[in-house]
Amino acid sequence: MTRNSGRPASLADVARLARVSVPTAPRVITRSARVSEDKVERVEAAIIALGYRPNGAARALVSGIQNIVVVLASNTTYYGYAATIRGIEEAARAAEHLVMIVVIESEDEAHVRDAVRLALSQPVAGVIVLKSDRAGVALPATIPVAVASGSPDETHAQALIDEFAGGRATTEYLLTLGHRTVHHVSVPPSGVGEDERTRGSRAALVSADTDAPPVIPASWDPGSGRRIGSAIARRADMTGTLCGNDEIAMGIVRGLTDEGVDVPGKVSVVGFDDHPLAGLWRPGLTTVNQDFPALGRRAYMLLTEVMAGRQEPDSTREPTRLIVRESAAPPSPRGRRHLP
Amino acid sequence: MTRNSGRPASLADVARLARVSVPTAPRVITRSARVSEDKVERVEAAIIALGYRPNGAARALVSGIQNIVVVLASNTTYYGYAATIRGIEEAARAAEHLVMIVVIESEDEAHVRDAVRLALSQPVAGVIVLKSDRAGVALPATIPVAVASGSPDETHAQALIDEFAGGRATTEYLLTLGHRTVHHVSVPPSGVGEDERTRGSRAALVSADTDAPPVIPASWDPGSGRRIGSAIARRADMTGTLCGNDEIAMGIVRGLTDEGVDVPGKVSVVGFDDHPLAGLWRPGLTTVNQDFPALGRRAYMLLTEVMAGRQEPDSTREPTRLIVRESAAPPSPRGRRHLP
DNA sequence: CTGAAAGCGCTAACAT
DNA sequence: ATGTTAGCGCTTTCAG
Repeated sequence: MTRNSGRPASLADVARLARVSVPTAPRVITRSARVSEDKVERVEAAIIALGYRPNGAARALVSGIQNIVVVLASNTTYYGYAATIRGIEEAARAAEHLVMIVVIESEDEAHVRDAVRLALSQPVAGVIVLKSDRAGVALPATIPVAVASGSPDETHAQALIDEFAGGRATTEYLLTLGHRTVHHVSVPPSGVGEDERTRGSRAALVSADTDAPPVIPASWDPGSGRRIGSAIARRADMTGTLCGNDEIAMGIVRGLTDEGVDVPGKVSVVGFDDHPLAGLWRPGLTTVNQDFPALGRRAYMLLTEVMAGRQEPDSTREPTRLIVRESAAPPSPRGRRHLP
Repeated sequence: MTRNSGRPASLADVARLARVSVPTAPRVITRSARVSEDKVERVEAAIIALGYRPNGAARALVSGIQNIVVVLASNTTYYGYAATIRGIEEAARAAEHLVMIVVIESEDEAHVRDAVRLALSQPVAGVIVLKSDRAGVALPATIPVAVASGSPDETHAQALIDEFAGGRATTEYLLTLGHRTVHHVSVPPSGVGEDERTRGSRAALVSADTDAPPVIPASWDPGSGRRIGSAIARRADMTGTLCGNDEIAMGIVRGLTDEGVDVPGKVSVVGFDDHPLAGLWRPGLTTVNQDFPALGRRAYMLLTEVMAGRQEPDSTREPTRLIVRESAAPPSPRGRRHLP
């Protein structure tokens, strides 16, 4: 019962206390071979007495099995990221893999490199990079990598959500409702250039032979949506708005409402993500449902394929679903100039 | 350039190819000692040629360093949990510790035990249990543990948010506004018995010599708040409502609004958490701000104290702050029976 | 500056 | 059924 020293108890300690040889102890633990009754009891007692727990590092070393999956993420509190990580964890746990989270918040290459190196000092089976394009840089070429979300990337296996289709479907929906064009308020792009949502939206506009207005950039903060909403309240030309995510959409609805502009009476707003609160919003937010946990599970599956040595860097696209609620409607026929 | 076999390249392989001894290779890698120019070059070339990366298991084994902090959580997607985990990760990373997430979703004791055992087979320095009281059961007594949130617990170091004070402050605020009493719609309690928010609320009612109405239980799903909101729309006695969290509060506002009951004109609703969307809600949600990242950082600090061998199971309480927005107001003088 | 040797904790193979 | 031996890949002495 007394903790003899700082060093945790090893199998050798257990064996000594139980008066058996070292290999006998694991035979008791894993029941991998028959051991006489009395020794089983002695070993079990010793394990409890010493608080023995197996040393995963030693095990991984001798067996060659590495069972940690590192998730490199830039932000873990936004709903989409948290839900994706949740999906990864679920799939990993089912396969007896463990999930280690490393948040890459710094732009500083050296910090990223340090964080990655620290993580890779563990028995790491593979890495899932969550959207952050910066993180990939610091990874050695030999470690199995899968990317979840982010901009398409030829060099790695990648689990994507078909955001292009989502952007197109929502834009087409707004056009079908009768809006002349669709304005896109985007969240910060993850890589260089435009994100897929924006591209999908523009593709729909081009197909409909409509002019594509310039993208309005928002930050990740929902409050930025509110400010944009207030600002656009007086622009008679903006009747149909597609937002980079639901939080921004909620902010825009709020900003418009602050200025007395009715949604969807005067302006239609469509979100992206199907946030858990989207249906509760007033008006219920028309948005694009994405199955983030499925994305996470898929990323893990791709990673297992890479670990197994499949050559092709595969890529998958989870489907999206337009969720029609109340925040989008046909444009007001009499124009929408309106004073509070 | 050719990968000779399935087995990844080891230091021995690198050393052989570079025609140096095994210990020289790591000297080059970590620059821990001076190595002659030509050998440095040969080793570096060999590392690249073989795609060598250090074996974390061996490293962890030989160095004996345990630098993983396991977070046991029941749900990682709710804002409060995600933000707390974020705080833990931040503090841990600053101390060169890694964070491993284990989600405990099963009620099944055996599953929990397996998941915990798997995690503890890694070089684990300590465990932070996030609110789930069930998880603690499976932990060996020898491993350092700190608890974040949850019901007060004498046996472990514990970082808490002063939810009691939050529950009391909001209730007092509603009473001050003139409400006869305050109804509490609670989220599922984490342990046995009532949570601190409920207790704080009741304490305020008792102090004010007011009768405490029975608690109305909600689930974690915001939709349950909406159903409750609809259901209570016709109850003339419920003018002041305190909710277990903001999502439920938003649901209740929505349910009341669905039935044509004005908030805060007819019913005041107060939330808990200061969710990022609380201020954007219509009406802006009066709520209790909690600093979840600070809670996480504090939990990590407590864990380091436990690891360092401090005896007293300490406990800390982060302060809360009443955030007054628009969802609570004095009760309507003419009663609030109202038909849509 | 460099190499030889030992050992971390565990398991697989081989003897008994 | 049980003990003995060897070795996983790495780092840490210790010699030279």
